[in-house]
Amino acid sequence: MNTVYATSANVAERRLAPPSLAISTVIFALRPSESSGRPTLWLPLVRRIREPFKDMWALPGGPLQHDESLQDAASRNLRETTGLVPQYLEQLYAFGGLHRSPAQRVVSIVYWALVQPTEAALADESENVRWFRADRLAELAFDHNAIVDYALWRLRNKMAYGSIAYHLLGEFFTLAQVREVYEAVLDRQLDPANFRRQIKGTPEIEETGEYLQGGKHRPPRLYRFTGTPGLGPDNRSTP
Amino acid sequence: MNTVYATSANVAERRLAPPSLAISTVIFALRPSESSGRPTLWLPLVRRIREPFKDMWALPGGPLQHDESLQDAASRNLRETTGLVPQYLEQLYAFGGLHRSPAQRVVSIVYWALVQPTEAALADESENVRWFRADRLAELAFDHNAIVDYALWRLRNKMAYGSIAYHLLGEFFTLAQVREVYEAVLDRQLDPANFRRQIKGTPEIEETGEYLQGGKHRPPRLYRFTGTPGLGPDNRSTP
DNA sequence: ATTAGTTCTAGTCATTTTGACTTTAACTAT
DNA sequence: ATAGTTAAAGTCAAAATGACTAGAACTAAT
Repeated sequence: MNTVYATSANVAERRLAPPSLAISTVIFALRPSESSGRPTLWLPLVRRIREPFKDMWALPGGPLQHDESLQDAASRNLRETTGLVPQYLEQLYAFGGLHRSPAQRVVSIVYWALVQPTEAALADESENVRWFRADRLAELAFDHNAIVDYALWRLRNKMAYGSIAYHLLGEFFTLAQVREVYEAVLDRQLDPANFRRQIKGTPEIEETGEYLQGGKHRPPRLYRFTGTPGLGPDNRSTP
Repeated sequence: MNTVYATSANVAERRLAPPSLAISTVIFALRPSESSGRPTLWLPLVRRIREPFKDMWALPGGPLQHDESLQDAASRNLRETTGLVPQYLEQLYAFGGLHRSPAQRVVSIVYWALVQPTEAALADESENVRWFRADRLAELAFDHNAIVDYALWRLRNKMAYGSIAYHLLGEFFTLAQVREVYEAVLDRQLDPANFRRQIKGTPEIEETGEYLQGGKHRPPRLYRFTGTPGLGPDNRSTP
């Protein structure tokens, strides 16, 4: 057969060409809000330097290379745009609508990642890479607003069940910090005493002997998360 | 630029060629077990008629066509192989490991579907399309055993939370039938009285005035499901 | 040094949910 | 009629949850 396609296809050729495949990543990290100081969700975006959607902000992403798995590709473009290594990385969804990109049909396999705030503070930022509050995004390129919305929905869902909040925190944390993560993501207040009781009930949370000093009140005990990142078909533990 | 690729690529060309994209579907339906008569999960497979994995059984699937969305493609190859229209269809996962297919790099976006038993009984079956018990599969082509395992895991998970069991039943059903679905999928016995209490608590289940006659015991009331298929970024209701 | 202010931590109590079980109802087959 | 079967409703204790109280342990202000 030896069918031949061209990347700069005209309309007639486009009907034959297979859709191109891209990997994108929604990267979440916590940063203190400028106003309240409480932690809020932020994510890095890159400015597009070519058409389509030139000069608009978009999710970091790019083509899949021949020698890397889907997850490796997501991990790579996360590292390339922000310099970060993800604490948590999971496939979100494959978006393949017909008119996501004006010229060419593109199927995007999107991952979502959680990074720790200490790392996120060190993240590269430049003219073309900037962090934004997840709940106050302007209009993004392609269907990326919808993708972020869905990633947020998944994050909230997973937070309610799974043990995922810890991947947004450092190695040691207080129970109040965990509660702040839940409050930031779920966007509602939680009773401190009841929350503590629930968290202490999960076996993956381990007391350390340490206390966090320096507050203007009774020093809280520090805890550690001993669980595994979790599920998914590529890296799956015991269900 | 005008880069040129060939589908029958040699090794040198393969490094440049983009991975090919395929859509596959895991289709679940309930059928009475031959031995116990209780409902069990079955799924249709197709026999491969060419290399690689010639003569082995595989999930129905094929390439993505230029004018159809991912979900449409899944729906189409479901219809083409079984003649069925899915009651429930959702994206499962994008599988993109480097060595899923021996010759060529293939990324498969896999959907999973639930069909009603009345439809499933009418499904086309032939020399090259046959239904198998989901829990007793032989070795399949590619990584399709792992894909089915993951689909089963997702099905069990969704069953525990969401209201999904009804898509494996007809329009009208008794509460005992719903329980049998849960028991088949979760593979454990459930207390009839407690199960009834829980199901009746969900507002999406509506009593009809009808009763199922013909049993050799008190006739059970028939119910109807009034909920929506649910979530996912492509068709999402209110979270 | 004492006191006020803050958060951490443990605990109480009523309500809701869950699991195990009992009882009565309504049908069929003998 | 009676036994056998499943449907359907109800009981009861245990467990989980939500609202709340109170003491402990620190800092900062007086």
